[in-house]
Amino acid sequence: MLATIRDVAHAANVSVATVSRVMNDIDNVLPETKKRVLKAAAALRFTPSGAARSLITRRTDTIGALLPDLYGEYFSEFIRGIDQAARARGLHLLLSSSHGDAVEAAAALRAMAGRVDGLLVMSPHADVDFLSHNLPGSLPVVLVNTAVGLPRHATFVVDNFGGAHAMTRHLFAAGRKRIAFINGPEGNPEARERLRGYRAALRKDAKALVFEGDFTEESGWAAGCRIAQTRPRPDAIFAANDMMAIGCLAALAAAGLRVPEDLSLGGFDDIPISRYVAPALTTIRVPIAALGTAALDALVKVIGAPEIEPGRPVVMPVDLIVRRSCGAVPPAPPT
Amino acid sequence: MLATIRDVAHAANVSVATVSRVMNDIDNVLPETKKRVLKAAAALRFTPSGAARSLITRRTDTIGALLPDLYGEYFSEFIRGIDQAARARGLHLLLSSSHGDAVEAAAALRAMAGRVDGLLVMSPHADVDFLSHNLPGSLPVVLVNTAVGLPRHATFVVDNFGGAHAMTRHLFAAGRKRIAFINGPEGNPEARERLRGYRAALRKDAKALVFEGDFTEESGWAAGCRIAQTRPRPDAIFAANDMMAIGCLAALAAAGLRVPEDLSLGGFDDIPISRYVAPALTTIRVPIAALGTAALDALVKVIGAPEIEPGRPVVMPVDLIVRRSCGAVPPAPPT
DNA sequence: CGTCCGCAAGTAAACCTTTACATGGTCGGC
DNA sequence: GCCGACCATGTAAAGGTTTACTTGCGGACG
Repeated sequence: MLATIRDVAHAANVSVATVSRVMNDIDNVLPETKKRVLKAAAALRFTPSGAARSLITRRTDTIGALLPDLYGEYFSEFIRGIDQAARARGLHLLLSSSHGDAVEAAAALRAMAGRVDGLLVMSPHADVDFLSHNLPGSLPVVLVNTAVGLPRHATFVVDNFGGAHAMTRHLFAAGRKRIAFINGPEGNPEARERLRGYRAALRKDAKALVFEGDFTEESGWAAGCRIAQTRPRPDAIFAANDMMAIGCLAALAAAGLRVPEDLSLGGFDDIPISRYVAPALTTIRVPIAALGTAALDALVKVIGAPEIEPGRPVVMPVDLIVRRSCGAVPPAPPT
Repeated sequence: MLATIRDVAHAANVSVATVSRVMNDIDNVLPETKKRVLKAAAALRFTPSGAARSLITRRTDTIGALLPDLYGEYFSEFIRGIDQAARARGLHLLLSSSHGDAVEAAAALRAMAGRVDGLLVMSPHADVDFLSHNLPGSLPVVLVNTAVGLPRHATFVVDNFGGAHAMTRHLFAAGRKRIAFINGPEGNPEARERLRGYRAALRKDAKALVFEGDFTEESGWAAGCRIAQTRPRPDAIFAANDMMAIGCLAALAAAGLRVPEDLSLGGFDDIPISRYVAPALTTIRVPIAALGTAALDALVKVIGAPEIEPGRPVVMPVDLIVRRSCGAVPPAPPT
């Protein structure tokens, strides 16, 4: 079995308290004693039990991340942001992703609840009922990209509406008239906001042309195929995320349509790869990793001071990144 | 404070043992009692303390994943594989990625050691010394894509050599003569094997043309720029992974070179997006998610029966996926 | 030389849950 | 009508660590 603190104490001829003090580098311990303890610990390959430690300190030094069924680079960028911030603070990251429905997500939530100091929730199911029914009220929670307006928890959202509005306006400004929109999955709050931004930016004489999608390349491909056959054909496409834009781009190419000559194309997210497709994708840059970092930082703050009020949702600003796919600029090296 | 099992017991007028039995759904408990307990638990928002539970059961129901500084879709696919397998077995996933050097990785390893039932290690630093110095000998470990030949732990590797060999042969078979190779990061075991496969497949009269890279799109772009200026110009490029192949593709396009007419291009990994670039990328399909799943399954087996011998490393087979970028096939829908 | 202080180290309680064992009551069989 | 079995529930120990409090010792100071 694993060595315990008692074994180390016995081997080093000291009490468990002294071992604990040495391991945690606190209090005054005679250098000579310290050396002896460390040697014994190393010899026994002693690893303190996280469970026992958490039990007494009432901290797990772990934060949980509840993520939706996320694909591709958005996912990895976001995790990277959280992971780095967590490491910087000496926290562990307990991950739970890929739950299709609210029941699964609820189970994951409850399973995590007793094992973490706080929770980062990014889930389309995370409305106020969902959370309050599945969590002890005292567990610190930070919400990311969820339906806004939950006053009880700190919330971070991306400016999906503003970004979508800006992209749609940009396509109009480039001289396009019939702008199609490839939507995200049903019920996804981000997709909803992006659609809303698109609609709001439509000119009075332009009709909304919404095609179904679910944020995967595959659905982008399918939508691209349908759009290629639509008559009269749209002269621009705004995909609700980059993955779909890239799938769509491939479908357009296969249908013999040229981007940006025949159609303009815009995406959303600015995942790293979008500057490397041909033509490079005009998109809305979302600070994905920064979003993860900011959310984690906020969570740490809540854990440290649960009593302070969450304040208003933080809206992360986005940027329009103009590349070749919208027909506005000449070829250039990736930026 | 959080409610404990005592609070629930008191509220429901039963003993703590009964509450425990109800929460774990074992033993015979009178339906009436059970209902009363559940009601009390819900009213108090009782969440069992993971720490206390782990302490007594000597299981954490958590497995740790130590990952390298991974980018893009490879990363997310792998996590997806692990996460799904873990969820299926009711296990939690403690994630630690992005450590640049061995010292950081060692710290992460030690921090995880006391909090998990087993460890999935995918790290270029994970040689036999590294592990034995930083882990209690009894902690189950499964190695993934690491330097092979550690007899103490079950190991999963991708057939990097075989895949690279097949790709190089394929490019020759397509009539190419001067095949350049864009290498992965220094010291990365996967990159080393892929390079080895490339070298082994070179014809006697062909010279190895190795360009530096580090698995990022950016380095692929840089290598592509250098290759475009090399004289005599290579007529094929084999990038050690898809991300670099995609970056390289963009660089070639910017340099006015056509793929596959002027050069053939091959990648490695078959990340989802590689079929959507133009031209679609010929690559080696690596079952990334399956690799994660298989590794986790193996880890669970080791946890259940630590005494059985690890056996030989499992080599996951790879497939050559021929798409347009090597000049061998006409345009087609993504497959 | 006696007292007090401070330092190093030890003792033991507390954290919360699971589970082996104990208890008491009911019911069936003879 | 009595004994044993069984069922629902209760009691208490155990698990490994941290930490408040205690102990014992040596040195400084009066």
